[in-house]
Amino acid sequence: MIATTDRTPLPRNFFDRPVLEVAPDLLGRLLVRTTPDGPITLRLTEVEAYDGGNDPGSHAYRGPTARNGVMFGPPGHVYVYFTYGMWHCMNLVCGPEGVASAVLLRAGEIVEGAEYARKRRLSARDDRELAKGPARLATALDVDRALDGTDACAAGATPLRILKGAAVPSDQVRSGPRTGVSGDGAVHPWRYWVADDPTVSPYRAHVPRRRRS
DNA sequence: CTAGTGATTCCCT
DNA sequence: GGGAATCACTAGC
Repeated sequence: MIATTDRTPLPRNFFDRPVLEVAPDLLGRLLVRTTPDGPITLRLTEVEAYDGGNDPGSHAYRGPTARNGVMFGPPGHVYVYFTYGMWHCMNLVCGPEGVASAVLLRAGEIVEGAEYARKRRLSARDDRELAKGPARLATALDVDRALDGTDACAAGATPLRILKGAAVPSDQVRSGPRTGVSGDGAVHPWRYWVADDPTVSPYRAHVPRRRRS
């Protein structure tokens, strides 16, 4: 029995709430990316909450910079960052303007346009791996810093939009420690995912890397 | 399945 | 200078 999927946009006030409310509520929502090939639609299955200035794991912890400025702006916009010299990851900004909370989109199921996503994800052995991990998700959807600051709640022609889809019932939502976050930021169970979903990324505890000689 | 490691560049200290 | 909200690949069990 599949719940009815609602293709209307999520309103901006959906994001103007505490990030720990928004993050689990994003599971099952639809992200639509318009590409030159055609639309790619992703059903969110795994996210992580970052609680702005209170959260040592957050990029916003030490205040606004050239990179993280969008996090301090209005809710419903996309924050994209570049990391590890190679990858992009995307977030949705939450809370009122001035509060730098965001939800990292970690994984999802591509429900439309998989043929377009495969062209950028040649190493994926099956479609479940197309967006299984935050950098894979961004790669599959052709998201990079050019989309930083995009309004995902805007009307009209936009490169990226979020739709209501079908929220995942709370008894199907799991939570645990965030991936890749070290130190005091690692204690919170602020990673949320859909129970038993094959597109959820494997958990990896943070491992400090040795310095290359 | 798990664990280890190189890739590659931007950003902030 | 050195770490980074990661991935792909390899070896070994």
